[in-house]
Amino acid sequence: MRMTRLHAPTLKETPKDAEVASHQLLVRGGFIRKLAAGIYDYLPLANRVLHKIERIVREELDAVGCQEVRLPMVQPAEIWEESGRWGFYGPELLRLKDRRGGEFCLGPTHEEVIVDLVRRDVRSWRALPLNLYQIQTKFRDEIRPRAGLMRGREFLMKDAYSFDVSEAAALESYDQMYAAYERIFARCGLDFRAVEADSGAIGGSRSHEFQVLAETGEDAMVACTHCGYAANIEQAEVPAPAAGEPASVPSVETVATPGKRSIEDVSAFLGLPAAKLVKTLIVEADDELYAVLLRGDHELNEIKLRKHLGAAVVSLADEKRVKQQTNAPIGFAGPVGLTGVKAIVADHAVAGLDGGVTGANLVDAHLANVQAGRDYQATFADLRFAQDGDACPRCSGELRAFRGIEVGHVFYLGTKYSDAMRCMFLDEEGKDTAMVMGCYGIGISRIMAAAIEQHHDDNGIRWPIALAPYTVAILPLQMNKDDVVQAAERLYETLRGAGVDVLLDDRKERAGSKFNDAELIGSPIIIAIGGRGLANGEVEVKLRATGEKRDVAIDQVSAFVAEHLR
RNA sequence: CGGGGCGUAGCGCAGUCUGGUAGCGCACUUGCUUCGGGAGCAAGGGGUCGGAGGUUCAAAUCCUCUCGCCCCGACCA
Repeated sequence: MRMTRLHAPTLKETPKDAEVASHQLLVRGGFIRKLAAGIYDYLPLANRVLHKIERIVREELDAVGCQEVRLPMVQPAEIWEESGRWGFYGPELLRLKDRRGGEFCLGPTHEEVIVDLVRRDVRSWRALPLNLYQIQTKFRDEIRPRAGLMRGREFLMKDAYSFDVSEAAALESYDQMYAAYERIFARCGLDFRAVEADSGAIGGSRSHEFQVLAETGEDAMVACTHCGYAANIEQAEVPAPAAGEPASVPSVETVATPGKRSIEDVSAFLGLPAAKLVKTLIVEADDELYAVLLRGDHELNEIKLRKHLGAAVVSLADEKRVKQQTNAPIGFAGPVGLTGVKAIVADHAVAGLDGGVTGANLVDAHLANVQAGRDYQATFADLRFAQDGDACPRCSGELRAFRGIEVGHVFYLGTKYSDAMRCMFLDEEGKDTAMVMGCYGIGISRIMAAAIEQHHDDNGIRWPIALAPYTVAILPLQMNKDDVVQAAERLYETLRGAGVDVLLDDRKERAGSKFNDAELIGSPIIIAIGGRGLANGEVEVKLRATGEKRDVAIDQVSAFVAEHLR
């Protein structure tokens, strides 16, 4: 491609509405433009990157027997009502009406459509397993789109769905997809971790996320330093600490804590570390009130609490309700003598506290030397978020905290959708049986952003070779010198003939502009041709990834490029 | 949805407090010079100041309403 023909409007200045590196560089490099919040145009460079990602995905999925389909983006409400998600999905589902008033939505995901497709035509165990996928634009009306392509409302996604005869067979499909995903992300040049995850709104029981490690990532996770355990922080288990010898704790004592409501305030006021305090949260779970006890330095994981209580929704009770029901003012609530709650549940770590400080259920007072079991009764469970330094739930190692960008997610769904939508087959005994499903997503457009988050410097993008829109950029440095122009043209034709994705910067720009744009756009190999080097029969080859420069004889360049791209 | 901020040329901004000629840098067009890390000189083109209503002799500027966008919190590929 010639730069004079390429529609890649580069910018010198960083657009003010872009904050993260990938967003800034994609806009500056002329890869994307914004149409509306969370909705972007992909320009030719971005489109090339997306095609390269898609190609890797297709090759790996086809290799494990998946088949590509293309499903409608506009979906009728009926199938969503069948699965029960029309009511459940909420405002993130963009709903529309056709001219007759019929209700539709823009597909945020395609479980309903694919189940409807499969149940029509698949009747026999002989047709299974079946794994269908598509690469398509999805729309989710996110509350707050942000960070460019990292969280858009419209985005490109690969979604796959597996159908099997049994749970065992479905788990095999799951493992096969898991392995394919590892190959895909590795080929994309990404540094990633697969972590255990909560299965969230899509439903199901077994689930892994593929997280690209990046400080700007929205997700927090922990991984063991010793074994392979890694999990999203929402999911990460915290083992109960081994019970020690019960210490003898002096009896409860009331201490005055005027105006000290928060853990920080009380901790500073009493000169005690937060780990010696107990925080008491009054939580509303399906209209019942519970007191939830956590160590002062720990955070409540609402997902764990919800599962523990078997509740559909949990939220912090509002101030009025807390006062009314428990007589405990906000900030001074405690478990001792607490009334008006259905039960007291405590995180394991609270049991290990030999005498903690809790609220006294009185204004401006706390209790010291409070002992679970002696001074109040509670049930114990794993209720908090894991933290850096926690013990590994699988081995004797320790957990480290990471941040990441979720680029893929695999779910074991079981028969959630096939039951709800009657997706059945006849097994070998002629018995009508629900298919066992899995579903598997990859954020194609998000990979493009994640790759940049991981591979960039102050000058621009450093594309992994597999994703680069053009792997080689040729820069004739003086357009007024015929020998320079001709050498560049010859090299351009040679590399093109060899099937290399090559960009020739034939603009009448000065050397500085060409170098800067080439580095911004991020071609892995930048070849500078100037009169100075040409006099010795050499050109300068610069590797974008490392910044390494070397002079290469002009008749060796082609071989050098081929070698490097291999 | 709650909190904070911003809408003036393609991009980045000044002007708004204190009403009176719409301005700067980059980009763009033309000419000459320059040519290995974002050149110089000269001449140009480009604006319903987000939108609507109001106050006023006069509104980018004051008032009311509205739309859009960004950032921080609960959702997800």
